[in-house]
Amino acid sequence: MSSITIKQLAYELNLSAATVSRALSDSYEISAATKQKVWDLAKKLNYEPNPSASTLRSHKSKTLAVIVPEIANNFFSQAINGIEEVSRQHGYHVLIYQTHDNSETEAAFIKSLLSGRVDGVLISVSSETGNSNHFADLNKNIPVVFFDRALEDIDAVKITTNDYESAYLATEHLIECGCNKIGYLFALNNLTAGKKRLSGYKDALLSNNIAYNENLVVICGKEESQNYSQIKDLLITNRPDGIISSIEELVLPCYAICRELNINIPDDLKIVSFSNLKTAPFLNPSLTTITQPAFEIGETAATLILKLLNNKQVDTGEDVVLKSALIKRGSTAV
Amino acid sequence: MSSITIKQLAYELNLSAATVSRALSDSYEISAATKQKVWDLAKKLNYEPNPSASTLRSHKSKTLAVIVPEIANNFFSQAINGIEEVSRQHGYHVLIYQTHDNSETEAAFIKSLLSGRVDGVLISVSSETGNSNHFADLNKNIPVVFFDRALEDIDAVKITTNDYESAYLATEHLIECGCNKIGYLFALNNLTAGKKRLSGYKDALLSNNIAYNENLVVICGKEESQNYSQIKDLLITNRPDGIISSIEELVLPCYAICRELNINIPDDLKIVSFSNLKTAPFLNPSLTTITQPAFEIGETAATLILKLLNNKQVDTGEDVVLKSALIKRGSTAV
DNA sequence: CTGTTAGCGCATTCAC
DNA sequence: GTGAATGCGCTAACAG
Repeated sequence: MSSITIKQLAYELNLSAATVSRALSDSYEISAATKQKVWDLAKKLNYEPNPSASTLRSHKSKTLAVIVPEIANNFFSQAINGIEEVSRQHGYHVLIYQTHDNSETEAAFIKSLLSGRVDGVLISVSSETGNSNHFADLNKNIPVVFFDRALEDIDAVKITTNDYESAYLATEHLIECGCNKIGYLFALNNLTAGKKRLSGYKDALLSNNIAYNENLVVICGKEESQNYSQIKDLLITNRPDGIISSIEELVLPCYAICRELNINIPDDLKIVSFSNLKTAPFLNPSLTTITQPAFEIGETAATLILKLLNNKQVDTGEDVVLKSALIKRGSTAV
Repeated sequence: MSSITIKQLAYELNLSAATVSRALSDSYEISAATKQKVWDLAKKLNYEPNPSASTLRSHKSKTLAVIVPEIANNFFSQAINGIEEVSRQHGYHVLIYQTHDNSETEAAFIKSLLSGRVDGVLISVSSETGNSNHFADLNKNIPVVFFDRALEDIDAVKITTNDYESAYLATEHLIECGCNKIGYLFALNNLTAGKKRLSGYKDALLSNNIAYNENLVVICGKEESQNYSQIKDLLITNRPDGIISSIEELVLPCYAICRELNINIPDDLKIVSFSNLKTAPFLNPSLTTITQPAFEIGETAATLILKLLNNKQVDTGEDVVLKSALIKRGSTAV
């Protein structure tokens, strides 16, 4: 430890601990001269306040918790980047927790955060079905901001993207490219985002006089092998000429299966995916992506929770919706 | 807050706070019956110990800090994944800090961690040149483990990969593919990892009777635009038939420049890159990657620091070296 | 402007 | 086995 305390500073300067404390927090009641003396000595001795003591006394930890399904994910890591950025600018520390889409783990994290460890929580919820009781306790006790993956029935601040429009746009893009048998890889099926994306797909089909065919929709979950065989089934049985992947993780099996089945991308099959892999279109011009503004979502979420922490004057009624972008390059580019 | 304290539990049970505290920590001096009563009530009331109070008293925060240049980076996000995993299993919390390769930011973080906020630090250092005095203070006060990006002159536990051999292997792979004019994109030039990678490249050339040509080595830094123009220069002036990229970030500009200059990959130019973008070879079979075991590095780093925290019996003399893998697919595959 | 006093919640003496 | 007392380092109320 740095081990040097306020008391020691006070002793060295013949002041009381209270005065030193006030000087360090730049209180108006302290003379400029005293402040300067305190600051000088603090700097000289490399004084660092003990955060536990400070938190215990002040009930402010200057720490935020971020709960995400997965850190090693292009969207979430970019979002965390934005969160860390804003937090640091405001002197906040950031704790990271990943649920691996397990709602029990999620509940356990939340329970452990009910102890004053953090001032607020930023969360993108697990897509596993499961009751969401654990959010109720949390939301009552400390400010919470949901980003990207939220639950429908939670009354809290939410930051999302235009999922419906994005999927609609993606589908229309494929139709414009000449596809009329478009498969849909349906993930996040019990989250708002997942449902909205599917709706966008459906509506785009209908608007373009293409019948919605349930057989072209594959419900994907956590089981990679199951996803693989289901997608393979789709490709073999229905031979779609286009595919929309509602999450990035499903693109890789798609490519692998196509190679296996000797399906040529994009000649035989065009793919559009929700994805934050920024290099994708460069590495493979045949892939069109819908890219969420992940960094900005993180920034916005952090900014919002800091506001909640400071003046509690945030309109929680309206959700914040940021816009995703359809990024086309190479052969399917406009 | 949960707001329920040891004192309240004690009051409800007609016990003293001390007894409750001991029961909660499963002390041997407490009778089984009492322990059970305490545990039951604690669970019933959703008691969560106040971490600040506990830390203040015990000098153990059960928290680790992770300092990385960038979170939104395939290697680091996967490493953090491993760190979080192990930490959670042992009841530790994980704080995240990113330096953006700025050593001043790095120094500031380290300084702020000297206050008992964390029990240990896991760090991958900034590649910016700068004095490393700030590490000395840190290392003296709390356990530190360096992973992947370490400084040469620091005496601490380090976890790295076989950078030299990897670059050697990568270079030989290109030679086997028929390249004899291999460019090298030199990043991390003042870190051990960067230097070793370059050495591997050089030695592989020499072993294969290819003269080392300084003009084929581009020193890359933080400035993307500068990297871009330098790499473009290399491609125009020297027309290499192979390129080794010592970090993933430089692959994207490579591809962009090649498109611009109408250079065909991999016919005219074969690229091998250090990269943890696992989907890369699938998205683009022409790219061969050297992939570090990022998750395992994280796991190892966390495991090691937890050992340091518990018994301090870790051999700091020898560094831990994990093996990277050369992943070839598609056209340049074996 | 500055000092005195008190207490945040917990864990650890020392008693009994 | 259990309780009483103490203090970790800091901040806030209350004096002066």
